[in-house]
This record gives sequence, structure tokens and C-alpha cells, in this order.
Amino acid sequence: MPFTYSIEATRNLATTERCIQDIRNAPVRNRSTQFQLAQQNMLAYTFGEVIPGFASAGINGMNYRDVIGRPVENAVTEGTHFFRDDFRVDSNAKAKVAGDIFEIVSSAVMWNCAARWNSLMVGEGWRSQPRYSRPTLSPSPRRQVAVLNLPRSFDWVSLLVPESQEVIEEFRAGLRKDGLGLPTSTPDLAVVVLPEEFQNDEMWREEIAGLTRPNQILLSGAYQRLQGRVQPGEISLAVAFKRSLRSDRLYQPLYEANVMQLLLEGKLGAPKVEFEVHTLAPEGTNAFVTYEAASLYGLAEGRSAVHRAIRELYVPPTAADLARRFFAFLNERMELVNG
Amino acid sequence: MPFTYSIEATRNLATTERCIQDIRNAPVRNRSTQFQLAQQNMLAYTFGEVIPGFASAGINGMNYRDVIGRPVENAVTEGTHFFRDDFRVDSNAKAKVAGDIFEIVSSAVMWNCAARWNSLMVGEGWRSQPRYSRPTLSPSPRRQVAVLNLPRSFDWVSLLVPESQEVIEEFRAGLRKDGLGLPTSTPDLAVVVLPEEFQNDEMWREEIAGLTRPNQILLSGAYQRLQGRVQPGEISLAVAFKRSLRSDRLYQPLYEANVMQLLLEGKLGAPKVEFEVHTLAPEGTNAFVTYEAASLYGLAEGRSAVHRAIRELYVPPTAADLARRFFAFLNERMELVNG
DNA sequence: AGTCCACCGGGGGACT
DNA sequence: AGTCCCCCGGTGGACC
Repeated sequence: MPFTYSIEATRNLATTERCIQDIRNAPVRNRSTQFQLAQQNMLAYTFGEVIPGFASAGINGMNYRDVIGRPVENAVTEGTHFFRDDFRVDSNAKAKVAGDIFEIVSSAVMWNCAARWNSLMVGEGWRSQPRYSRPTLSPSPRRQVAVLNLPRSFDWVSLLVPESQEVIEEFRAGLRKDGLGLPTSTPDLAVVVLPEEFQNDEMWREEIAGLTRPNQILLSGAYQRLQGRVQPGEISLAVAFKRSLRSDRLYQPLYEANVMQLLLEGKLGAPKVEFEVHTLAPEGTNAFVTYEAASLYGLAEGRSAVHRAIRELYVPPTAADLARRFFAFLNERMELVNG
Repeated sequence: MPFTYSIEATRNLATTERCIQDIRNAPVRNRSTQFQLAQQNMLAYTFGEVIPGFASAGINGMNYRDVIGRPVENAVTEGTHFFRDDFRVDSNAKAKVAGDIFEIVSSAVMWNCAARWNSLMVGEGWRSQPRYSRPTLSPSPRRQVAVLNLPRSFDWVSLLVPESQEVIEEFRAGLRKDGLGLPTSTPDLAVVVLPEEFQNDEMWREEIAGLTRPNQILLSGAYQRLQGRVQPGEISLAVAFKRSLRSDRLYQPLYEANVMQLLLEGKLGAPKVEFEVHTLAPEGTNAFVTYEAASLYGLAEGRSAVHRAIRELYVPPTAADLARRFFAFLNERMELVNG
């Protein structure tokens, strides 16, 4: 399972493990798709033994856009190898898969950061390979975190402890009388304080070696373990991943950040909700301006401590930069948690 | 310029007027586009003598999705005629053009509605062809409206009179001190009260006969005439057009409606801002739920008159339905304007 | 010629 | 097998 395409590795794959699935004889109803980009196989192929930022110096310091582009590149090489001139995938297929890969790989990088951080927090010291500077915050098992890659269709409110969900439910019940609502959806990823009952579990301190299918399932299913167990102030960071930007595609995170701030800060007394957006291709400067928008709830309340809805639009140059930045964030933000 | 593809009509077009432009020998830098869907030519071809809702009964009552799909259909027919197997356009090209056509044609329907409405308002009586039921509001020249199809990159604040822009600017100046902002963008269309200085102009009462290029320019440039001349309470309706929906593509209108409500209702004392979304393919019911969201500004203020940010997600069955609904809206909303 | 803007439909996977 | 979810890149035109 090489990061760099290998004809030998490809040859050894069972057809069900290949990156390209030929569905010309088993078409999906109402679609003309001939070949599918098997996203999970692609991740296992290219990142089966590699988590960027926790791999070789070459990969850790490689342009992150190129790293994220590699699975599609490898898949296209495979498809061309097996199907020659017949091979074709729609640009929308590549777009969909590239977007998911950016999200899943970045989540894996942050998962490993969290594992390393947690290991420091329980007093195991600071792992040295690959080298990142040691955080300065004084270690405490209560300052461990969980990185949750949230699934499609998720509702971040379901992470909260029942009492907090109840507060939100009552608020909504009041709105419903007037035919109103305040539906919540989700960021792509949430970093939360690891609940007390998990603070001795080793799994939260184990760095994964690659995105094999079992590891994919571990990461994508992790959120289920924490549903109903997070205090409002323990949602430490929310992230939206967008491989590239368009001016019309900026608003789901901006709106959701506003709603989270209204509910968590306004109704549940949580500290500032940190919501950021990651991209590899901002395409101009307009997005940075859009994301200077003040959080509407704070504005309306006329509070003194008004802040942006989106804390930052971040363009990771390399996986190592992403990791460094996340460590720095944890070092600062986790000070809020009593050690 | 037929609504139904005509080989004769196509044959008579100069190559610059054709719906398909062959750019294989003049490629756009960094693009692989071979044939362009000349959107403005397509509108002139299919709708050059037709404004749905103001045309024959067959077109007025035709499934609006099919009406809106016709320009691309005709263009593909033309392209296949001239270029046979060489002809290909990316689905993203069709997507872009179909979206713009939905916006421009719907704006034209509403433009003609406004013309008919205005004619009634200045005492010229109610035009009878095609037949729509006569509004009941007592006519007044001050109750005329302008339908503005707003361009890309627009800022709706620029419509407002200088005093109101000044209020917003001061509010923003306060935010800027904290590194914050509250940028505004735009709905696709705004219906505003026709300013006094235009209330005798005939152009606002003239129904257009079709989307010839000059008429396209008239409609798309109309907003320039009203910039700086609209009172905050005179933005009667804002519309976002989305030919089809996806759950991630709902939020620009939702967010912008919230910002408009904060600024117009909250800072400028305007009555309820009516912002709606039109689509031809909602794809499930989720969007209807998302758009039940209460306006965040009203919520935070704890005002009594909280309302939805988006008043309605509307799926026009036919152009005639769209026209009828707009007349009904005007009949109700324009009562707010002193006659 | 170059840059920016905002359009949306074809998607792989989760779930039923 | 059917439905839903949320991914984004290729676009025609405006403006420079």
C-alpha cells in the first residue's frame, strides 16, 4: 500500500480492493457512471501506511495540496492501466472524492496529534518522532482531547450531555409554537475534551500508522463513543474542510458557527466557540474578508466581547504545519480546562 | 428566435449569434473548454419573443422546469447539428448556464409582473392579456415597484440612500476597531419601491416582449438606476434562485437574510425583511426544515416578533403560478406603502 | 489577457 | 434497490 503508485502493489490487489471499480455491467439506477472512484480503497492504497505529519520527512514537509491529490492521481493511473481508452470519470466524481479525502486525511493528522497530546497529558512524556516542539501546558489527564470526524447528516447537539440537550430542546419548543425552528447541522470535525470515563483508555493515546480500512472505521466511528457525554464548554474546536473555495460555498460554516455560538455561548454559557475553516485553494482574498464577519448573536446582544464567527481561514502549506498549528492551539485552549 | 428549436432559425444566425461557440482554435487559458454555451445568445434564441407567463397559454402553463431547460436543450441540438461527434460540453457548463437562465428568466417574468402592476398603480387599469386576476389594493403611483436582477459581486447596501449607508458604515467602523466586520453580499433579485423621481417614467410600466440582447441589458442594468435611492423599508422582497438544491447549497441565502435583517430591521428600523428562495428541484424535504430557522438577530434581542429568516422555499410549477404569486405578494405587501 | 464571481449537477458511501 | 447526504470544480460573463 504505497504512497507512490506501484504497479506491483496494484497487481496484488483483489478486484474489490482496487481504487477503480468497473460498474459498466452493474450501473447505478439513474446514473451514467461507468467507473467508480472507490474512495475508501483509495485511502487504504495511498495512505495505508502513511499519516502525513507522522510519516517520513519527505511526506511531512511535502506541499499538502499534492499530498491530498495523490489518491486521485494514483487511482487514475490504475484506471488507465486496466481500462486504457475506456477509462473515464466525471470531474464531479474527482471533486467529491478529493473533498472527502481532504477531510478524512486532515482528520487523521489531527487524530494522531491528539494521541500524542493525550500521551503527554497522562504523564507519558513527549514522543520525539517525528519531532514537534513539546507543549508547555502542564499535563493533566483531564486535559486530554478527542478528535471526531463527524459524519454526513450529523447534528452536533447530539454530542452534548442530556441536560444541555434539554435546554436546547426547551428553547426550540418555544420557537415551534410560532412555526419557527433553529435546526443544527454540523462542522466536519469537532475537537472535544475527552470525558472522564475515557481518560484511562489507551485508544485515545495511540497514533495510527495509516488509513487502512479498520483505521478508517475507528476514526469515522469515534464520535459514537462520545455522543451525550460532552459539556457545552468542552467543544474546544470545530473545523470545516473545503479543498477549494468559491464565493458561494463559504456560508455553511459561517452560518453554523453563528448558530453554535448562539446556543453554546448564548443559551448554555460556554466560552467562545472556536470554529475554523481549512482550505487548500482560497482563490483570491474575498473569502478572508467574508470570514471577518462578527458573530451575529454577540452583535445583537450588544455584548462587550463580540468576536468573529469564524476564527480563521487556514491554508495548511504542509501536513507538518497543520500538526504544529494544532499542537499550538491545544497548548493554548486546553489551559481553560482545570488540570 | 423560436422557443422550439428551428433548423431554419439556426441557419439564419450569424456565427457570433449562435448558441454554441467553437473555441477549439481559441482556447481560454488554463481551461480545456472546446465549445462554449453562449448564454446570452441562448436566451435570445429561446426567449427572444417569449416571456413565460406573458406568452401563449401553452408556455405560461407549461411545467416551468421544462421551460427553463429549453435553452440548453436547444443549444445542444444546435451543437450536435454543427459538430456531430466532436460536440461536447462539461456538465458543469450546463449547470452554470442552467442556473443563470433560471435566475434571468424568472427575473424577466417578475419584471413584466412589475410593469403590469405599475401600470395599474398609475391609473391605467388592469391589462387583460394574458389574464391574471386584478389586484385589489387601491392604486397609487407611490406604490409602484422596480424588479432588480442584481449582478454578481453586488452589495445590496449600495441600493440604500446615503443616510442609511452612513448608519451602516458607522456601525462597521465600530466593528473594525476590533478587527471585525459585517460584509454584505446580495440576493439574486430585489423588489424595491420605485423612487419618487421615477414614478412618471414609462419604462417601469412597459412589459418586454422577449429576452433579446437589448432587453437583457435593460433588465440586468436596471439596478444602476436605483443605487443610492432606496429607503431601508422600501426593499420589499429579496429572492435567491437555485435551480436545484443540495443540503450544502442552502446557506448563502439563509446567512444573507440574517444579515439583512440585522441591519435593516435592527439598525435601520425597517419592517420585516422578506427573503425567499425559489427552486425547481428541492430534492427531499430537508431544505424546507432548514429554512424554518428563526432569524438570529430577532432571537438574540428577545423581541416579541421573531420570524423566519427565509419566509418561504417556493417551487414554481409554471410561469403563470410564479406571476400569480408575485401579484398576490405585491397586493399584500405594498399596502405598507402610503398610497 | 487576466482575474474574479457565483452558477449547480455528478458523484461514493451510509442507511433503510 | 432506493434515498439521502454533502463533496467541489468547470464554467460564461463582467470588469480590468
